Amino acid sequence: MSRAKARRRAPAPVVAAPIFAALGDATRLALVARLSDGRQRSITELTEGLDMSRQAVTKHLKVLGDVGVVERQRVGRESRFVMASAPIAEARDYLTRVSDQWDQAIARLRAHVE
Amino acid sequence: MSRAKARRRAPAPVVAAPIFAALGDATRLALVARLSDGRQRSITELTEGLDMSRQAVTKHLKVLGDVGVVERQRVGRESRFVMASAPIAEARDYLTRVSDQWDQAIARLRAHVE
DNA sequence: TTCGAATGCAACTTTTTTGTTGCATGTTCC
DNA sequence: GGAACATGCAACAAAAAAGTTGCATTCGAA
Repeated sequence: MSRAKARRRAPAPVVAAPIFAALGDATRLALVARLSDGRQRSITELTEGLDMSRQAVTKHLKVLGDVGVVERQRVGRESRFVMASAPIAEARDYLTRVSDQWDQAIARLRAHVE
Repeated sequence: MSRAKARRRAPAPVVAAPIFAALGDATRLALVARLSDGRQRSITELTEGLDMSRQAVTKHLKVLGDVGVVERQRVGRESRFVMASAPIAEARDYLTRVSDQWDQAIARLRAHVE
């Protein structure tokens, strides 16, 4: 298929859905925001200030880990979590494609009316 | 607070979470992708090819509508849905801020090591 | 080795989400 | 007016998500 054709097509692939789902929770988004400073943190550290049990936070981290938004690295007796940028970038690019698709479509529709 | 300070802070606000949650479902993301061509479609039209009942699709559209990703406009006996770009752009911008935050933080950390 | 901190594992409860089905309501068109 | 079509509304059922608690395991330090 030609590139020109692909450019007009709707942002079809739905592989981004799981990433959005992982980000679609206030607690998890807060975790990502905190980890966006690039530093690594233990589960206990990440639990502080979150008003829920350590196990609950652990589950949220697993959800984020399953889609690759965070990575765990065992250091001694603790699990340090760090953010991975690739999945976030992928999700952002997906939204960019949807936005662009919409902008161009609207421009064409408008031109068609005039 | 200064702007310089705010620029360094984590992308705090969690208002984006509900939007990600709405996009975090394959069916809903497919609906958004289809509506990204700017045209309006009835519920019956949107149900075609989705292997689920019209009512299920109606519910998905309500979820998208609740966060403003789609807008409904009644036309005679049918409900036409159109995509709204603002919420999508907001979600994209949020991810962009998280990405940028991460990029800059990593650059600083790297510089600190060298 | 022994105690304490940081987790991991599992069983359960409570809510939310997803989808379905059946029936009522509002529109179009002949 | 009446048949068809497009929805809206509600009650249910099944499945997934979010959190909790209790107990086992591991590693670090005194």
